[in-house]
Amino acid sequence: MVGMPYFTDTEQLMPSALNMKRVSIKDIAAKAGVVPSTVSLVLNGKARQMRISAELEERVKKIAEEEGYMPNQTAVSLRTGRSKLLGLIVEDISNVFFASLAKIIEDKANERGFKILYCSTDNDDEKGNDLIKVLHNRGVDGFLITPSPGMQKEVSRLIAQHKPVVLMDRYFPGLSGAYVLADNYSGVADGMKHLLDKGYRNIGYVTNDLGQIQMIEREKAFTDTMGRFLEAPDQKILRLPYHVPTAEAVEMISSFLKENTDLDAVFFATNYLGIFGLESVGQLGLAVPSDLAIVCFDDHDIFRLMVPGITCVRQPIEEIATAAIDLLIRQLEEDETIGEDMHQFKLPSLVIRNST
Amino acid sequence: MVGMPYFTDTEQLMPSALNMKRVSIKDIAAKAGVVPSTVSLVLNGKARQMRISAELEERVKKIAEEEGYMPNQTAVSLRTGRSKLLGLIVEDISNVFFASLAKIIEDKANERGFKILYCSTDNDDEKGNDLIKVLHNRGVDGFLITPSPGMQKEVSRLIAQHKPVVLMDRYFPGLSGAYVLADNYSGVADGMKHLLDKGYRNIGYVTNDLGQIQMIEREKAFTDTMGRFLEAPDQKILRLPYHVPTAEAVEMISSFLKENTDLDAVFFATNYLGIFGLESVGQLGLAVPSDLAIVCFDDHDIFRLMVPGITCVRQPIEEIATAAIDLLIRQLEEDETIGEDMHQFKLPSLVIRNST
DNA sequence: TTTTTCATACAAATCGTTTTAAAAGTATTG
DNA sequence: CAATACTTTTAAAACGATTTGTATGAAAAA
Repeated sequence: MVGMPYFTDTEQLMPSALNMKRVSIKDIAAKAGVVPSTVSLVLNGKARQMRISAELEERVKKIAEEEGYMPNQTAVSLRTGRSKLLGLIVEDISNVFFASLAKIIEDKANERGFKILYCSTDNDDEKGNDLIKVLHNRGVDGFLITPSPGMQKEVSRLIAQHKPVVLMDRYFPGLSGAYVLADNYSGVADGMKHLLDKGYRNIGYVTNDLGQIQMIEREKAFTDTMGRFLEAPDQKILRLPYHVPTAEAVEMISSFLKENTDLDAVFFATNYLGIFGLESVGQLGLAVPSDLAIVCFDDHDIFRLMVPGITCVRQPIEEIATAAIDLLIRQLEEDETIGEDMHQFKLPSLVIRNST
Repeated sequence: MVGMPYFTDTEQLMPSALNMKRVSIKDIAAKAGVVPSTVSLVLNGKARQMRISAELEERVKKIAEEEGYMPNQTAVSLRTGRSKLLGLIVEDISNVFFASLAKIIEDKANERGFKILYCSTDNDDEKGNDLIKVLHNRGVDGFLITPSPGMQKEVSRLIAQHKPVVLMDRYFPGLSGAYVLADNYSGVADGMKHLLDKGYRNIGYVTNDLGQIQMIEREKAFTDTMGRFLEAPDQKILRLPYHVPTAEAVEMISSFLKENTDLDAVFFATNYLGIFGLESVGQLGLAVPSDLAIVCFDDHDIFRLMVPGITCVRQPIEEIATAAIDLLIRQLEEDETIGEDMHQFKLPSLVIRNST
């Protein structure tokens, strides 16, 4: 400590809680009368291997315990190149779907000693790409991403650099990386079959204009089903702009419904669209399901509690999150048996309520 | 580079994207023909101050730009002791209230160059305390916390160590630290006054059993209002255990309502309790508001979309989040004028719908 | 007794930065 | 012309850990 008189003698004798420095490996080493590297070896379980005496091992462990020593994770990261940090990039953390994903992922990650850095892209490609760079630069060990279309290049760069990545909810068809998502096609197909079974024939479809793969697959299931089961399907599709205020979106849905009075059912492609739709239906004073039947992709508390309850296609959120984090951690641990599980589609379930 | 033949010559000439190392300050220095410290000074805007020639400054900046250099944040953190990381500890990230807080906080933090490490306590004191330690150990620059009661000691330790901390949604009355939350008392008082104005007299109250300060203040507003305006108030209060499955909670509310058939209104102390309540009311087939009026603390999409809409006391989430992050960043920047703003109560607003 | 071998712990390099002190060269002054 | 003062850049230490190679002494083998 020569040349570093941070404390006066008195202060050193009575270190107040206020200026107490965090205890480092040097402090432990000093207290144990050994050198820091010895402490490191002991605390990392390499005492046996390095033939450190059992007596010393015990002493060091005891002191570390007493002093409440925790290795400075920043220093560990710098030295080892592993941060025990995972980057979670979602569309919008305040959306229930993503927030639920985030919760499950957090729990599973914590079990394995990982912490989560989260970010929302708001479906902005540039923001998403920036986030990848920033998180990468912060040394996250791996990524969980619900990418927007313009993120393909950055994502593939990560994969090329062998950074562990798992995509969720969307994927890039051309890309070899891992992904986990609901089987959107079969989900919508199930919902559509249910509507047709119930006798609905003039079915409208409300989606957004983002052109994301999962939305395209849902829409394809809609048009395919209509085409297969109806002779001359008159497909009414509304594609709402993504960045539009709630009130305006509701207005657009109302116009759509008023222009297509022959519709007897509407399929909403996401839960937030469904919620807009409910608001619109309420304003127009339409009775559900007698005037108009409703099915929605994604469940929501609202759909369960509404009277009538809203029939929906529920994504297996827990399954998706669990599979995604497992896949990511297996990549981190360089599990070679991962190949066949790289691409997972989880089956959604149809929840039939009184809106159909 | 003598003694470090990481690449063969051929590889060096053709660095594939696969094994390309991240570009470090050394690389920039080598390319510019200077020493790393010079690069650091230039890139940190200290060129002028250190009298580095304008010519060299330009050259270094250009090369850094071309090479897409970003300082390794882990190394920066270790060296400077500042991580540009904020720890966000909430009760449950999958709850809309906290997820909304998280989104706003994320946005504001990003504007200032901070990233967020989030964690959920699930109202488990031990977990919460662990999280504080772990995040502290990871070098977060400051904390935003919705603490559970058992976290007081750890929180006060942070404050004693002059770690910037802002509590949200709850606080510890004895503690000097900063906090921002809704004015729970006046929120419930407003809601109660509204019920009394509408003529309801037999009002029940449903809360949880956590004993958190915000819940206590809400309950106190209920009992005070009842006491002040009614002569012999017969206060019916149900305190639901926190860790109880949904179905069971709904069942308990139903029992409560069946045991107190004289109730003409119920006040729910949080949105998730309100949602349980709606489910119970639905099961019992009670008409709202003719059989039973409902007011809920915290708004929710459901309350707006339900028929009838549910009257609620809406917390100013955006205001709370904005104030909290501002307060935190002011602490980080050692703003001395912070004293008077340390404790902020934001006024909730009464949203009157058709359930009353 | 001298040389090997083992057991044990230490020393030093390293990760990628920042920051302070020092050095080298040029210009100015007395 | 020597001393002083600037300019400009470099060198080295530090942050807190991990990891590899080395040093030391004692016991075993020659």
